[in-house]
Amino acid sequence: MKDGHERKRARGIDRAFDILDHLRAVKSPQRPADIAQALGAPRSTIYDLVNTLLDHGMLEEADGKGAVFLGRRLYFLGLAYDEHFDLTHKVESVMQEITERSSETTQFCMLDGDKYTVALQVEGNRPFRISGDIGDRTPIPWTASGRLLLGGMSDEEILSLIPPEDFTLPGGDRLDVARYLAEIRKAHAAGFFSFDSIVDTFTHCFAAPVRDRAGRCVGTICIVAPKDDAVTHYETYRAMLIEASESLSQTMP
Amino acid sequence: MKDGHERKRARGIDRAFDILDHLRAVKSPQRPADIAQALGAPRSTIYDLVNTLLDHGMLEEADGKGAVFLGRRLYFLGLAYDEHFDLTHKVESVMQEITERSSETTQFCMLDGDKYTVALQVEGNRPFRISGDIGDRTPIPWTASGRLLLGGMSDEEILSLIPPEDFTLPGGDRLDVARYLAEIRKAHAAGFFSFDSIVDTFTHCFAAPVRDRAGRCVGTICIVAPKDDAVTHYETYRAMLIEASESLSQTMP
DNA sequence: GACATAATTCCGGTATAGTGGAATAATAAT
DNA sequence: ATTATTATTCCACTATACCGGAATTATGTC
Repeated sequence: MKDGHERKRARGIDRAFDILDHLRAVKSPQRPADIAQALGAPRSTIYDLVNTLLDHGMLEEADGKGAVFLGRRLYFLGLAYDEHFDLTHKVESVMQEITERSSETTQFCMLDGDKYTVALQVEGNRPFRISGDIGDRTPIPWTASGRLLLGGMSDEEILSLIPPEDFTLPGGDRLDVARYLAEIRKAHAAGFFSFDSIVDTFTHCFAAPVRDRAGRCVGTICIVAPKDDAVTHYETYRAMLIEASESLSQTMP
Repeated sequence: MKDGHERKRARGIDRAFDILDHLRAVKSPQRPADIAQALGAPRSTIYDLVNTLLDHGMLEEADGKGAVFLGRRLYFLGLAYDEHFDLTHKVESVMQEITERSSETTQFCMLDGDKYTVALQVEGNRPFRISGDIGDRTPIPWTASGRLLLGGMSDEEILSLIPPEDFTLPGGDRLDVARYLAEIRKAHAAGFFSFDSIVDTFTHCFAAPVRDRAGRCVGTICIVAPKDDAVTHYETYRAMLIEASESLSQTMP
């Protein structure tokens, strides 16, 4: 990929993680043959790797006959990550409070490789429920958080991180890159960003950064509100998020 | 390991997972050199693997200068596991209820490879707090749950799973294997087990199995109570756990 | 500063992991 | 049953990942 030297074989470890990511993406048990097809990888290789991953508990037999899914060991490793950074504890209580005061859905979002994802969510008690599935990987530019998470990067870094096709919105429209970059700069300076969702037509998204001591944006706290609510309570929500942003950034490692 | 054919090189993927497990065990960022030493693995190999794992987001730079720890991608994979099996949701509400009614610490425990571990915990509001760290890997025979989790296995399977040294208790005493196996059979038949902790001197542990449809024990719900409490409320706690055990086993996949 | 020690990168050889393809087993369709 | 289709295992070849050891760089000590 990176160097000019053309490889003829993939590294097992790369393929192994591809398998895990694929299962995470499709969210359902798959048989080795399906995985091989989906990844465009040699079947014999996938069979071998699946067995290795099963041995390690990174995958588990799912439906008794062939299909596998993510394994318990991944859960425990994830727990260890969570405990170490202690994100959940601190962030979740802040989110609870915001949702209590606003009745809106609150989210904590992070980068996951070159995609955006919702890591934590507290659902508001609105009559209709607003929420993308947590854990889904979404193109960064589609989201309000996508203006904050990359705040620390140069234009070049940003453009080399985001796959070009991710600038095409779900409707097929193309996002203006220069404008996107400008939004990032502005959001970074303001420590806040909000806009009408470009993924749906009825919500407004508020986002504020959570920064580590070095100032890098490790995640965002967001409020996802129906548009009319957002108009009515704009300043309140904005203030709540900025306050949460600052208090959480204090406690980050 | 399994076949007689002696290998001279380890597979990268095996070493990679060893690295992840090691970091989980020590719970703190490590530098590649430390990891290599701790694992008894070639340094150059570990450096290479650590870089690969960093590229994949399975590890993250921790302290700015060299040390790495478990990465975000593991957290997300763990989330996906959790969501799919939906354990947390169902189990946690049951645990909440038990702790509310008993004021004791409730745990949900699982096998993790050849060790026992606490996957979920709701702490009771006793004046002194009872809890081993969640996520720690503990020898199976040291625990009450260790009588239930292996209920579906034959003697041979059990003995080949558990490393011999795990029958040595923390104090140095040796656990009688025949007696341990007998306890497993009895616990399995009763759907319940309890005993005074052998890890500390002041608690009594209650455990009941959570079984999947096939009858295999996927985890245990446990109450960890001070000994005098345990005596006073023995029948109540026992009944609560058995009820929870049965209701949860209904809902398992 | 010089020196000692430890951490990290570099590099070439070889054991072997990843692969294509064939053989076999399982499953579905007829 | 027979056939067609698909899934899985087996096997041998070679590109390369793993590894030992040397070279380099960083870190600490005096």
